[in-house]
Amino acid sequence: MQAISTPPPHLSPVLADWYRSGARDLPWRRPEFHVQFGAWGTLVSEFMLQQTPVNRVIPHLEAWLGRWPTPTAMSTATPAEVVMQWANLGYPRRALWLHRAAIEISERHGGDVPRDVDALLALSGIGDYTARAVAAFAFGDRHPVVDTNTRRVIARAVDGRSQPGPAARRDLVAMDALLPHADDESAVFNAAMMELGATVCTSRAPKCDACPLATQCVWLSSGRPDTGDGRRRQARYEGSDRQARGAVLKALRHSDAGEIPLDEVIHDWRDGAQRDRAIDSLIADGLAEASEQSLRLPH
DNA sequence: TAGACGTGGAT
DNA sequence: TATCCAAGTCT
Repeated sequence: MQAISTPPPHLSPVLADWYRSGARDLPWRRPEFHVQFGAWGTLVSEFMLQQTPVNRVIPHLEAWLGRWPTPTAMSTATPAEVVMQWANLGYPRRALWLHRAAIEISERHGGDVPRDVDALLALSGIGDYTARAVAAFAFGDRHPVVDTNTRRVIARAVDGRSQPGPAARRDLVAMDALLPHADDESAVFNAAMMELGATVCTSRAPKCDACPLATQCVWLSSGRPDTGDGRRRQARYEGSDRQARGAVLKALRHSDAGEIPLDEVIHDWRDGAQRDRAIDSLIADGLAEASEQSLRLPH
């Protein structure tokens, strides 16, 4: 009689040792950080880290938490203030979502970041990754935290593929099967998988020589084949609507009065229709608003 | 589920 | 110079 599923590889012990011996010293991994900001600090850091490199996040995180050290403090800010503070971090809708989440936390949870994953998932801008990252890293609970790094490590070490496929719910199940049973060990395992993917098992030019999983990695032992499951190509940015939106928002952030006459908003943009489209979509997204004959950040 | 959504550093 | 890529979420 064959087992229903193959037993999971025991990656945890070697990975935990590797993580404890050489993980990067990042602000949100320091005990003082949790003492000072609690789960709110973790939540803000995870928002900023969505699709944005660690090195760009760090200075912004410190400035943000210095200004708004609690959800309730941030809930009193205006959208214009949070979009301004978000500066050039990218994906400015995250600033709006984070602001909204702060308000929701104040209203629904008495100003305390909830511990329950479903309650976290119900907050604006929080999805499968961020909800479980907060529950695991801020509260120490056992949940599969799946990001692009985790998925890549599993794709290679376990499945023998060069790149992960498109993100899917099944990734949560796969990660859960690898997770140690104890809460504290599972939190370290989650962090270690992410750290490995970010620093060793990178998308391009992985450093297999330095990998703690080298002897167990299915992909490496099979000769690092290109299994062809390439990612979707990212849409061209140059000349895109996204670029136009970015230019409009940058102009608003840099305008002294926080306001620009409508006919002067990136007036030298090559494609007038695209400029108008950008302005309209920013207004629709709540990232800008028209008042009189001018455009400004949302009040 | 595929596409939209910023920005800047690395290759 | 062009493309890739980064601790995702929403529609």
